[in-house]
Amino acid sequence: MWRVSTSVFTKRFYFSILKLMPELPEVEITTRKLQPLTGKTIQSFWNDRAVAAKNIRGLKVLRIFRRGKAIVFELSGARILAFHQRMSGRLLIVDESYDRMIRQQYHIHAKINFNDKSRLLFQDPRKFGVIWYGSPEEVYSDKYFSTLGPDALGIRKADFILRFKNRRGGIKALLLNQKCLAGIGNVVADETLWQAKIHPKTQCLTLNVKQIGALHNALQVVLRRSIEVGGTTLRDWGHPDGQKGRFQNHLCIYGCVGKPCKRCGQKIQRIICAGRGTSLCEKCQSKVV
DNA sequence: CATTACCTGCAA
DNA sequence: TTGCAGGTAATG
Repeated sequence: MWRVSTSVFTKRFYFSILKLMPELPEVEITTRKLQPLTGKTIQSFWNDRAVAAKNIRGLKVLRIFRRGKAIVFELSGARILAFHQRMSGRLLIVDESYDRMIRQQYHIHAKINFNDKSRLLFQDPRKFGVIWYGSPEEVYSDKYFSTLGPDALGIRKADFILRFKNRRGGIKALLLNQKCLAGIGNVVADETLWQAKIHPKTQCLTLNVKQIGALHNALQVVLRRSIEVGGTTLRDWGHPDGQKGRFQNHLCIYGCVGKPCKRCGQKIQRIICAGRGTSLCEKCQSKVV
């Protein structure tokens, strides 16, 4: 089994891509868009770490699914190939016609060629991304998978309350903690906390059941709405099939620093919370208790 | 717990 | 030039 971070790239490419912010909704959408690869056979695999994947040749893609923010390819022969996009990774399906448009490679760290000439690229400028390959036991026993909490999308209210009741720590830090709940990122956390009118620095212990319930509702609304409109596209660099996310048009707090709060008109502030830039409305998100 | 490191690209 | 960006693991 091997696990590599994307690293030293070789050439550069310039082409239009969809710049998704890889949190749960974006990873979910990516996973859905990768479904057409199901059933295809891998002809070759290349990565810039020169990690051998010879035995990957000829394996068939049985299933593609999301686990937290990771995308898992279940292959024949009891093999798993998984990707984590971290901050800047993207998975791109390019066919031959699209390939012809590509002039130079741009931070491509891995390529999978399929039997029907289609290919999947893993692009990651910041090189934080991770690729796993091995048996299910090996991959799933990796720290990321083995400590992942239940998925944030669709978690039942009762289970959610159990996760957050009598839990120590700041609420935003907990929401971002993948061991607590899998899938929440900075955008979803800020939007959820604003929606639920909870200050990100609130100690979880001080939240009552009603507030935790409100947090659950807000989280589900934010996740579902984001997925519904195709996730959040930060930069509009254009997209090969004309699609892009639209959740950026629905953001109420993230990226809105200095603008008036949509609820109360107060100027939205930026603070640091859980080590991350955090936007909030000081007026309608209850103070730290 | 909070802070730092890991990287590159971009805007101020 | 500086500071900031979607995430996680390793530190103190």
